[in-house]
Amino acid sequence: MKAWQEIQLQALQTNDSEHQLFQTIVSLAAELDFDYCAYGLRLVLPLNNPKIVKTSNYPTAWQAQYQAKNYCAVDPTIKHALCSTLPILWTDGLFASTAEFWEEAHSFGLRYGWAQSMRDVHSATGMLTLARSDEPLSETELAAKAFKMAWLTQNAHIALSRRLLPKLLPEADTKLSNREIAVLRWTADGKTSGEIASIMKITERTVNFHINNAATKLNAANKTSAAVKAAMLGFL
Amino acid sequence: MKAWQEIQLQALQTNDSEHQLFQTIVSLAAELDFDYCAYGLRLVLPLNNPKIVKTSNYPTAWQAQYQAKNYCAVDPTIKHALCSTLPILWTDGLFASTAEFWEEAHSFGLRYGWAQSMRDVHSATGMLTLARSDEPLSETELAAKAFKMAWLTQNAHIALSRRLLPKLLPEADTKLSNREIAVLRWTADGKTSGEIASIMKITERTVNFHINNAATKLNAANKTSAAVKAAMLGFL
DNA sequence: ATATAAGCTGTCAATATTGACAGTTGTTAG
DNA sequence: CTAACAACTGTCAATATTGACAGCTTATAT
Repeated sequence: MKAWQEIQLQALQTNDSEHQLFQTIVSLAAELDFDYCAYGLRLVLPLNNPKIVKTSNYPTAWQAQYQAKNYCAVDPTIKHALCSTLPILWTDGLFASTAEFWEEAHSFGLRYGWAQSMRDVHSATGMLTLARSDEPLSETELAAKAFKMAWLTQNAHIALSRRLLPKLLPEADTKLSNREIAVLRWTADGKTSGEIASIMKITERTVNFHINNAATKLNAANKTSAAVKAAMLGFL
Repeated sequence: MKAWQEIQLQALQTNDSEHQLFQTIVSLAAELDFDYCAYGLRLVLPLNNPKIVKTSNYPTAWQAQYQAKNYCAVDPTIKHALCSTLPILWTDGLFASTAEFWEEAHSFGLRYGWAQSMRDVHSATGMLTLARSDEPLSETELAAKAFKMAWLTQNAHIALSRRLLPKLLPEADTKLSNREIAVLRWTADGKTSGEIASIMKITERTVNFHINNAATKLNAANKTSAAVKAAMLGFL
């Protein structure tokens, strides 16, 4: 079990690629008796059509099928992950309204599984799924493995999102100046430029100047988008 | 160790008060050999001056001191919690620039400790701190207890924030209509009312109508604030 | 010394927003 | 049947925003 105690350092301090890191996660999953393992990352932005990336050791044919049929939009575990960070067990009830999806998954050997998600300071959501073909998953087993699941979800997300985020969401690397942050904070709280000018004892012109600079840096079309992006990415 | 496997059900399904729940957490902390235990919840809104509530079994005098001197604004563990969900260990280095704070904590018996935070779908941040007076905290001990810490942080936050959030942030209970959500999403992505009208094939007047209704529900002064609130609270 | 960045300010015209007036239609739950 | 609600539309005036012009000061890093 040494690996469990070392992965955190490894995951965060080494220069391992996403692929290498994911292999480490796969082997930790195997130690928990799960052959299959999947990590999904969903960014928040843009709010219409947010980006999702997936990595798994599922059968290639199933990965292709999932992608082709856009099962992301249907998958009840993803729905759950987006509104709760509690672990969710694959049960017939959960998949009741998505029978086709559930049967196809079965046909690829994905039968018993569970998933847990977390959200980070950039509002990105990471979901880790552990699954297998043969052995049913009892409540007892879940309870016994819940600690490691919580930990693995966290660390998998931290390690993988660190590597994926800069590529997928360049705005996350933006540096805002102190003034830009202050002005955007008040903006996000619903103040007009004029009100912010009074509060900060500067000209309205200057307020708009800072907002505009921030919006440019954040690749935002206007101040509403700039405020939302800055808030969601944790800059405020 | 039965308690560990049962707290999740208990925390989520019972009608226990915050106080009772916190006592459960205290006893789980004790099983991990920590006498002291603190849970802090920080809401995001308003972005200027966000609300923070704390619960702990720290000496009453220290709690009062912490509050009186507004140590929230200084505490390096809070700073860390707001930008990372990794556990953080109380070290002299961490408190190097806040010597007075650190020494006072010592004088109340708070010497060895660590903390971990998480963020939920409402963008609220929860931080759990475990501490004690006597026994130093080795890296080995941390590594061995990291799983339970991750789990406890999650469950403490889920259970306590469920009870605290409605009181502290009434907007979190708002129900937005489908149209309001759609319009706010496009707004948050930086579209003007006119553009949204084209996209959704409705009048600009109707777009503004929906935005205005959503802003009223969300207690927002204007559409920027409405978009930020809705996005941060996970409605979009 | 000099470049770079942050911070600050001015004006003007074109657009966008908000607020307050007043309505219609269709669906759903009691 | 009726109340409640979501969705939709109209006009008009007062405010707010954005974009494009141009320029100053101060601090920090090379």
